[in-house]
This record gives sequence, C-alpha cells and structure tokens, in this order.
Amino acid sequence: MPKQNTYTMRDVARLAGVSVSTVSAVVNQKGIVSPELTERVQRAIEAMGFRPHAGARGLRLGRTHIIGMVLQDITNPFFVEVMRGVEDEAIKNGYEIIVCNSNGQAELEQKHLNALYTQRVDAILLAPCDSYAARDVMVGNHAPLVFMDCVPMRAEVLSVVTDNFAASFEATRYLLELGHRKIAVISGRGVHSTSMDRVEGFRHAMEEAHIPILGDHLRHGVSNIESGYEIGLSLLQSSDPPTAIFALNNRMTLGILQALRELKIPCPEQVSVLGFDDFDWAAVSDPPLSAIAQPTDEIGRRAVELALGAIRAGEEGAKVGNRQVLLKSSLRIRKSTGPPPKALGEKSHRTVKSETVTAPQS
Amino acid sequence: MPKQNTYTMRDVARLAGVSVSTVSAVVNQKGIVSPELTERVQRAIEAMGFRPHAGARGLRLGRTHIIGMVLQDITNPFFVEVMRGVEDEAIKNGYEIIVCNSNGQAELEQKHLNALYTQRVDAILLAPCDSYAARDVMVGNHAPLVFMDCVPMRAEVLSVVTDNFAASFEATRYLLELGHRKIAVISGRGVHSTSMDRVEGFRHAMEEAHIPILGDHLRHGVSNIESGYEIGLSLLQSSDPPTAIFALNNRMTLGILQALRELKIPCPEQVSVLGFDDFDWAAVSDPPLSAIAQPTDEIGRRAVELALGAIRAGEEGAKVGNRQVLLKSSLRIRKSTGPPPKALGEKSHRTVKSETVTAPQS
DNA sequence: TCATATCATCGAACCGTTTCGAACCTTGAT
DNA sequence: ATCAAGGTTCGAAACGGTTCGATGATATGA
Repeated sequence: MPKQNTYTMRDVARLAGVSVSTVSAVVNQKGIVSPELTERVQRAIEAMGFRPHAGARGLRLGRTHIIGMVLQDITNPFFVEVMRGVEDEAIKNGYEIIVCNSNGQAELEQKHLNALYTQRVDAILLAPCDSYAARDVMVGNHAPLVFMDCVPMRAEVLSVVTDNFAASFEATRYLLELGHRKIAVISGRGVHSTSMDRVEGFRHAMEEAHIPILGDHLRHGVSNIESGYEIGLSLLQSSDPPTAIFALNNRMTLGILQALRELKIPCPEQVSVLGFDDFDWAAVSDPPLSAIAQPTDEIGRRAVELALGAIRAGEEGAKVGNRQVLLKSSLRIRKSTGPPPKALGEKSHRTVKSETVTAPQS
Repeated sequence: MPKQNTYTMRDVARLAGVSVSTVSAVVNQKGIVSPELTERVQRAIEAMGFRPHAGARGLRLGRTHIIGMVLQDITNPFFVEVMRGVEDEAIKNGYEIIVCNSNGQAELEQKHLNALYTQRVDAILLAPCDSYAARDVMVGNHAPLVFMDCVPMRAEVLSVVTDNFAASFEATRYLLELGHRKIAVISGRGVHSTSMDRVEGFRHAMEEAHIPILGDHLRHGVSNIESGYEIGLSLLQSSDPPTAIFALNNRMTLGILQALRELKIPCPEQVSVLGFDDFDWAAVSDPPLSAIAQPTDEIGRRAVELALGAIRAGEEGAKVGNRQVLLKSSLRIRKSTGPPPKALGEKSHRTVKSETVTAPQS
C-alpha cells in the first residue's frame, strides 16, 4: 500500500465535480476556465492538499525540470560555492538539482552521468575529473551538457570557466614586481585544462620577464593537503629554495602553510605564499593568505543560464550554439606575500585589489 | 521534438523481436527468460544505448529512488561533510539525491519541502532552520522524514544528532581543568535544539564545579563570522574579560579569532579559544584551533540508513518506529587552548584526544 | 426560428514502464 | 493420440498527468 494520503487529479476532479482536464487547466493556468469552476477546483485542491506528481507530468511532457550536477570534489569550498550559485539560479527558474560527487574518479563520474540520463534530467552540469572527457559523446546528445571549471579537449561544447591563464599571469607578475626571482609553482595533476592554463600563465609571465624557471621549481602533485605539505618540505629544504611559492589550488596551499609552520620559516619575511582560490578561512590563517579569488557563484549561475538556454533551444529544434563563458578573477592581497628577503624594495603589505583583465566572454 | 536519440522498451523489443514485457524482465532480471532471448535483448539494448526511463518506472512503481535533502546552510563545511556521508550511503543503495539549500530561511525551507513532495521523493532528510518545525505535519505523512543535527520539539520522529550536551559538558570540563574560571560562551540563535543543548552542557559543567557564570559571559548572536567578531570585541574589551571563550559554532569561532588578532591579544597565553566543529583549515589557523569534532559523515550515513529502513517499513505497511540516533563527538586539542594567564599549572599544549562518553543510541 | 460563431467543458489517447493473467509450446504419461 | 503439467512468452491494464479534437451551451444576426 504505497499510496498513502496522496491524491490525484482524478480525486480532485471528483470532489470538485469537474473533469480531470479542467483540473489540469486550473493547475497550470492554461486554457479558459470559468471563475466559478476555478474557484471550486482550487477549493478542492486546498482541501485535499493535492500536489501534482512531477514524475507523471515529466513522462508526458518529456521534461523533468531537474538539472543534474556532477562535481569533482564536493568537500572543496570552491565547488560548494559554485553549487550554491547553481542552486540559486536553478530555484529561481523552477528547477530542482540532483547533486553527484565523483570524488575525482572518472569511472564514478561516468556512473553518475549514466544515472542522470536514466533520470532524464533536462541538463547536466559537469565539473569533470580531467579534461580528456569522452563524456560529452555518451551523454551530450540526450541533454545539454555544460562544463564548469574546465574546458574539455574537444572544444565544441558549452563551458564556464575563470580565465585561469590571465589570473596566473597576473599573479606571477605581482610576485615579480615584489622582487621575487626564484618562484616555485606547485600544481595538482596536469590532466585538467584548469591546471594547465595556470601553469602556462605562470610560464608566460616568467618568460616575458626573461627569468628562467629553475629545474625543480615546477612541481606536480595531487590536490590535497598532504601532497602540498610534502612538496613544500621538499622545496624549502632544497639547496636552492624559492623565495615565493605559488600554489595552484587551495588544498595544496594549506599544505605549504603547514610545511612553513613546521620548519619555522617566517612568512612572508623569508618565503611568500600565494594561493589560488579564496575562501572564508583564508583571512584567519597564519598569516592571512594572499590569494586569487574566482567568481565562484557566478560560475554556477552562468552555467545554469547556459543550460536553460540550451534546453529552450532544444525545444524549438534549434541547434545549440557552442559558448565558452570566460570570467574574470581578482587578486586579494593579504599578508602572506611580501618582498623577498634581500630585496630592499617598498614595504610589503599592499592591500590593493587588482583585477585581471580579460575578455568578458566569447 | 523533445525526444532525440532516446529509445524506449518498445524500440528495443521491436529490434530484438520480442515483447515489451520480455525486455522488462531482462532489464530487471525478474521472471524466467530463456538464455537465447536474454542474449538477443541484451544485444539490442547495447546497440541502441537504451536506458530505462526512471520517471516512467517511478510512476508505475510509486517509488522514485530519489532522496531529498534540505540543508540549513550549504556553505558550512559541517553540512557539506554531512552531505558527503549522505551521498556515499545513498549511491551505495542505488539512490540519487536532490539537494536544497534553505539558507536559514524557514519559508524557503517549506518551499523546498513542498517541491520535494511534488517530486515524490522516497524520503526527506532535513537539517532545519529551527527546532519548532511544524514541517513534519505537512510532509511526514507522504514520505519518511529524518532530522539531522536537530531534535525537533515534537519528539515522535526520526533523527540523527551528535550528543551536543555531552560534547559541550566535556569541553567545559576540559577548560575548567586547565584552570579557567571566567569562561564565556557565544552561540547562534537559540531556536535550535543543537544550540540549546550545547548551552545546557556548559551550564551543567559550571554548576557542577560551583563556578558562577558571569552576567554577560553568555552571549547569543547569529552564526556567522561578523557576529562572532563583534561579540568577541565586546567580550574582550569589557571591564572583566574572560580567560577562555567557547564558541558554539564554527563561523563564530573564526570571528573570535579575528577579534583576537585585531586586538593583538595572544592566544592561548592570555585568552584560550575552543571551537565547536572541526575542519581541514582549523589546523592551519593562527593558532591551530582546539575544537570539538562531530562525526559528520556518519551523521549523513546514519540518516540515510534510517530513511531506507523507514521506506522499507512503509512498503510492508509496518509502522515506522521513532528512532533517535545519538552519536559521540571527540575533542581535538591543538594550540588555541592553554591555562589562564595567572595560573601556574602544567604546561599548556596537551595533545591527547579525549572522547565524550555517551549512550551510543536509543 | 434557424444557422452560425464563440466559448467552456469534457473524453480519450498518450508518455514509458511494470505486472498479472492468458496463451502458447513442450514434454511426459496414459 | 490425447491430456495434463510445466515453463516461456505475450497482451493489456495501470500509474498520474497533458493535450487535442469533439461536444454542448450560449449568444449573434438575418
């Protein structure tokens, strides 16, 4: 006996003394129903606590009003803020969202994508584990697919990302201006367009300044605290340690800070640290962290906008154009960055907020 | 033309030269189908990339295999970790989850609950804005409702919570043992059983030690950084400041740390800080934060277990028993707590992990 | 008074599954 | 050769909505 106190339109119709189609018309405010019947139907709905069955409606309409989302790492504040943006924009448009966590595992990601297709979600928002996703092929024909925080290799696609190249370029220039010459960069696995663009931005700025990148000052690890910590120790204990460390993701940044603390190396006096991704806690870390802030919730909102556009286009049989939305980041300078030890330049702590300048979108 | 390359069982049946019901039997591995037909059907499914339509199945079965979840604050790491536990356990049992963020607003929470009912989710997991929820009345008859991180006023209900009273009691005792006598407590709005239990645990420990609670040393604010910061300033600048501050939630803890930093008050030398809720970043705050850690993902997992049990019970027509799961927390002592200034007791920094002892569950 | 146009309401088919009883085909026993 | 039993396969109804063409009622004009 699965049906409990749940009523159907038929029940409402019976109570109101009208036909089912009239109830439907009232519920959806479609077609013309006399004020009298409208009144009667509404009263019946109220009395029974009737709510339409989304599944049945979805079956008939071919649209579920659900958007699926698969995130690489749900415990990372960056993705949580993106999710929040998605939530806001979705609810504003009458959509629910199903959230899945791929936990960095490509197979799990694929499993989730399949499950979302089974649910016949109207669109899928994906922050993938890597950029080599063949996923669009499998799923892209069934529902619009929007990539977040990643531009997949095959470019004919919808995506929303921060301009990582520009952000990294700008940040590196800032460190160079402070007088740093030995700058180390640590990044996660290089299978992600995001990581690659950030590394490229760094490279480009260094080349432009004609500063060589020391052999072991470009390190790859995995995006977690431990990896950051280990690479940090290794860098700082090397024979020729950097004067500044630029960590390309928030987890690894924390690892670096731990390594500094453990080695009792004063920051920023001896070594500066610059992080990618800003978050609440950055302000109370020791020292307060200078970092690149991405427009996280805007990423989420824009992704939903793209998805909704594609859904509408699909309904009208129109081809969905490929759109890459590119957003600006901003540099939040706090206390973890300053001039290198020997340099006698201006006193450290700037508090200006500079913004990377990029094309708004294409 | 909403249907694209999406095939139905009818299509599969036609291609395999069998009836729809046979396809269904194969898909669900139910009934007896000869090896030969099974083979043919599977080949057809493979060839067409067929996936059953969850909505249609749900309509027929009266079960969607979706669990709905409404969270008070999706940006709080505590709830994110709970969510992760929910995700893990749900996927393990073949359920999807719809996540909603009520953002602390009761009306929005209600809106989400209604939407989830419309979706006919099989169960609802709720971390409510306040404990005075009349929500179970509206929704509880349609689908099992499990409260997380909160025991609602009306007790005949399913819930999973940390034993907040015990946690707070234990933590207060720890501060008392260090020699503190002037302990201030700051908490969020008192509309939540969680807050209230924590305050009570504190009160109880103080009474037991026959230490009076100073008039303005019990403060209520809202659960965010700013509120913690303001209360922190006010406490620390008062004529008779506390030697220890016990913050009952993670947001306000950060505010306290900011206030200390701004006033240049050394912690823990002059004032100790103890937080509720542990998280990654706590270890790299300045100073590393002593805090009570809740078994976050276990809360999520147990909530799903309860929900699944209730779903099964409901199917068999059995009454769903009321169950309150009570979980243990643990005290993680780092560097932000130590003996009060004048006390000459043992050197600060203990690193023991003590666990609050409570009844495992009822 | 009758044909016609307009408007409100209704009935039934359909969306993609599951399920249950009926129909069919073997096989073995009489 | 006939029948019963047992095992596979099939057909059709149901789930709860939406939609479209048909129907009935009412008003309009000649």
